[in-house]
Amino acid sequence: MSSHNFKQEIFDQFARIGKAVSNGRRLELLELLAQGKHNVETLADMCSMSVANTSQHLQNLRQSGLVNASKIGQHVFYSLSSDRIVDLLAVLRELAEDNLNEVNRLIQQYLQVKDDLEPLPRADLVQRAEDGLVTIIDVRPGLEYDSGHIPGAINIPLSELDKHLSEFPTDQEIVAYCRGPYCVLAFDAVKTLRDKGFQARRLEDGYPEWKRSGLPVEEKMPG
Amino acid sequence: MSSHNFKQEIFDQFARIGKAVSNGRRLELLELLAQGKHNVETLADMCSMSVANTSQHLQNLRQSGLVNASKIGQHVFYSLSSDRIVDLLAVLRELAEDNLNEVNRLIQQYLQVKDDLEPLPRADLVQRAEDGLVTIIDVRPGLEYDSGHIPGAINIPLSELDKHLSEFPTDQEIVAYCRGPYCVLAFDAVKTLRDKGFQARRLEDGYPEWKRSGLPVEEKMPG
DNA sequence: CTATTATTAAACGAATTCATTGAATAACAA
DNA sequence: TTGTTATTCAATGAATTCGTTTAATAATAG
Repeated sequence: MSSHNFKQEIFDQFARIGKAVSNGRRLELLELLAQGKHNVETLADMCSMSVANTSQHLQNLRQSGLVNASKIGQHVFYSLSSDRIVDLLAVLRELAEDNLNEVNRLIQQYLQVKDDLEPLPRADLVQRAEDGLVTIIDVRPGLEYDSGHIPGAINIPLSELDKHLSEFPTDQEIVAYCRGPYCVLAFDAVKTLRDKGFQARRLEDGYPEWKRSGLPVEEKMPG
Repeated sequence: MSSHNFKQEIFDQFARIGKAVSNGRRLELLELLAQGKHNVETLADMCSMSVANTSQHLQNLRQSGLVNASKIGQHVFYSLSSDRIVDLLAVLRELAEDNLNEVNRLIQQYLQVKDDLEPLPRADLVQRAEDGLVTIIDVRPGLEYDSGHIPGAINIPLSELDKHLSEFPTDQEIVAYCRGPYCVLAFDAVKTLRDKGFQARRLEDGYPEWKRSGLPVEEKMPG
């Protein structure tokens, strides 16, 4: 094999990882899997895709080695094969934010609130939590909370938020987080809380990024 | 715009960055641009591609915002738009190494030497350089060396290596580096040097990773 | 055993990607 | 002006990707 061929072939291999993340639906799946294991039908529901199509994308991700599959009973549970994938998603996000005007247009348009809703950096949340100054709420679905969350956070899925308003302190800031910086759950939660007169802010990004940055987490035993 | 549409559209935008790095030829171009500015024809030569094809890929990268173009005289010089792209390439590389057997097969096959040629970690090189224990050679083409290199490294393009053998110390280790961990220039240099009886090793990766890690570099003034 | 559920496979057409070819453009030189 | 060089554009066809539809498989329940 010539050096020329080697170079081409090795870059073609790297490109296989690129191909895996070259499709928006697959990126959605990866973000969901970053919250924890999920089976095919659940993933299909959450992405509003047909089961067959979801399965096809998952096969694709599996062949790139980005996800693992394990059969438990009748279900096939998929999971990320490596924490590094959270880094990959983060870099893609940052580069898209920096380089694609379209991204900022979308954010402005859908999340108009962005300006007066400056998100809270991770490090700041750690400090305030230590000082006992905040209530942290995890607004993801219960199953995702169960498979891992920020210590001290209470789980209130967005759909349940209305029922729990009376439990929140009015003299303390409430910090909401969800799946990631562009997941709309926390945005919506903060909006609801603010409309009701609470002091609410959004964490700068979601649980996977928190965990990935080495900060402490509460997880149920693996298995 | 519904939250559902927002989610899909934002992930489609992130996927544009993925698409940009979903092709081996474009990854080659990005690695070359990580060494410094280059014009279209040079890039075409270095990748063994037609000029038109190279230009097309560069347009593609430009539309994803990963590279910038600036016309100087008759030439259009392309450059990386952000240092983060070096991180992106590194993550792709790591994930490919970890997850694709094919990558390791290729390495074994082409770079059989891998085992008895354990590469030198960056931190170790810093230490040994401080202690004056090593000679560092940069085996990239002169232009790439000129636009930035490791302090104290001397530039000996691979093609010139034979002419300079007499200049090397026989009592000191020689460390060679080039464009990146899979660039074959340093591999070949180390092989040549070892065959001639020198103590030679390869740096774990190349100049872009060195610079990106925050270690000191010697660069000519920007422009 | 048959029915049901969860997932994958196979086949299809529309859309996109990719390298090639040849022509267009733009800047400069003779 | 004409010619030359560097780059981009436009058109082509082969290959690949993507979502849909329909069928197959495999595990469990009745």
